[in-house]
Amino acid sequence: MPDSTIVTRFAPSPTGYLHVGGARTALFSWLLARHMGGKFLLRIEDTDLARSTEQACTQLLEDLRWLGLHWDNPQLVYQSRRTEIYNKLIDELIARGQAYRAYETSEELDRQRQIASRSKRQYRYARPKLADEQIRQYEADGRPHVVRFAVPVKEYRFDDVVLGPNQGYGPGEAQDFVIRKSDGMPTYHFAVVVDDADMGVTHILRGQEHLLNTCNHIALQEALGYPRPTYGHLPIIMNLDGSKMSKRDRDKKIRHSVGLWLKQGRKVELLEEQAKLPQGRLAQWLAADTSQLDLPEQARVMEVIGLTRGDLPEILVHDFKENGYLPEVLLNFLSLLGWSPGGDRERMSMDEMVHLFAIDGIGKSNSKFARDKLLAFNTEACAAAPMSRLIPAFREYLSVNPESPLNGADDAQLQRVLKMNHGFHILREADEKSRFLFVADAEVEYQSDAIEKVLKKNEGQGLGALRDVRQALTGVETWNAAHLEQAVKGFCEQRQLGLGKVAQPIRVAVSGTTVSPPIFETLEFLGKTRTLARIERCLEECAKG
RNA sequence: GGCCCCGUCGUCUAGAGGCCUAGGACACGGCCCUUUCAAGGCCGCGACACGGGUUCGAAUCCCGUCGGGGUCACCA
Repeated sequence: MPDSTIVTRFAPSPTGYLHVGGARTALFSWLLARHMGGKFLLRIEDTDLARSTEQACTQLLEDLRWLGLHWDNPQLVYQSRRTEIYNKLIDELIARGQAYRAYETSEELDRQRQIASRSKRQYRYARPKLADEQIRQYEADGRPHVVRFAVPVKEYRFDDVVLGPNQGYGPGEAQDFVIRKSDGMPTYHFAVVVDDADMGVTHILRGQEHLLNTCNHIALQEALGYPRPTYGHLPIIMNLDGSKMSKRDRDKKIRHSVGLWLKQGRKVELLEEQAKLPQGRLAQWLAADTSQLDLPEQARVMEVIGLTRGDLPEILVHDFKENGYLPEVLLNFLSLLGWSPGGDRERMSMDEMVHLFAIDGIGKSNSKFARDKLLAFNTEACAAAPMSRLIPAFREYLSVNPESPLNGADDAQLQRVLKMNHGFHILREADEKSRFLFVADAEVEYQSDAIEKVLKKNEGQGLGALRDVRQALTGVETWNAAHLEQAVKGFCEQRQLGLGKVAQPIRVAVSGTTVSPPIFETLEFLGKTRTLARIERCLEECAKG
């Protein structure tokens, strides 16, 4: 039994928070392992020294934990700590003539590729034929080199469990690719093959962008005497507009907004100063389209140019956490992007997904990420979830939204907020709609258009209603929603007024806006003293001007 | 551009030759409920990319066209 147990893995590179594409890959690998009773392993592919950061790694693990995709290897595998292992193998390959040192610089190669593309030729790396003496000279000069794998010229075909049999390419397509970079680190291709073999990985699910890489990996496996794992290449998740979804979308949006901001005649230096960035940082970022600001930098720049979190596209798992989606719902939605349990089945718990998951259910075509449906799923799930689920979820949401005054609420208060906001889409909605409940009476901000529309319009009709209903409220002995409703409705009847004509003025008076949770529950929550104090203050503010 | 992958409502998909006058979900439209924003209930609109075959019969098989995507790095 242990021999036939399947082992899957997720192998992200720590260059930032996890994005939804990566999350889906992780999910499918996790589901496959759980469904089959196998193992799901996590490995950190941090061979790109320039881009990998420890912070990104921490964030990645946090996201995975939040999603509930727990891995089975207590000891994480970091590729950057395994260079000795790779080097030993690479040296052996060199000794056997299956790999060789190559001395071209990146610039030289770039130039060759350019020449080829200008003359509309297909560029192919030609294995250099260096004389021994030449090599000795290069080495004596201390010329940097990479190690390339001497790919045997032949056909590389494999069966893909998602895309079908006979994938790959024919002879003559393969090129000698780099397996060790000039900085001494292995490339992805090499490390991935070695580690998957070392970790006993039997099933590899990954994005379709890796389809052709598989040929390189197979060639390496054959040279190293490794077994070939089962491959499945997942369709790609696209943006609604058809462009590829990537972490850069966020940066792109900020870049665009910064562009607009600067167009209004403002200086880069000013932005740098206000965003507390080192001199030249922005210019450097703006000059290179593919470079990105890190998260704290983004936050500071956004603040200066007036961009809020809600303006950014949700593409990182972290964005969904910040906006208050339930992780299990995100996962359910993600699972449906490229997979179907068949029939009409859509809403699934984690357990149900594990139970139903099957590779045959994975589709071949790319899908677009439309968050409307996710929103609907989340709404339903939140409406159906017990408080024992909602409160911890709300706490998690609040922990990444420290600016919310709801952070000061206790569980009982949170529960009341959740109940009175029943029907919300995301936790952010319940939060933002309820913040006025947790600020001091004097801090309530009155929106001028709300005051105008509800209180001052029609010769201050609303204002009059508010003044009068205050009396009725003052007389309420038992301050709860039921009694308040009775009192206010009685007042309305007496005055021949629709409830809306009275409820809206009260709403504006206590919340400062035209939108709040249901009014009687709101007033109950606020309590008599605070309700009356707010009405008082509102009346005063209006009297002022 | 070469090579490769894909193509069912706006979106995610069910569909493995007759069960399909193509099912579900989300979105959208209408009505109902209603103290705001929501949520909820009911009804509706809406697709087999196109053209050829194969077959008694095709969304399902084959070919071509078109469309979308991936990949051609010392990034993964």
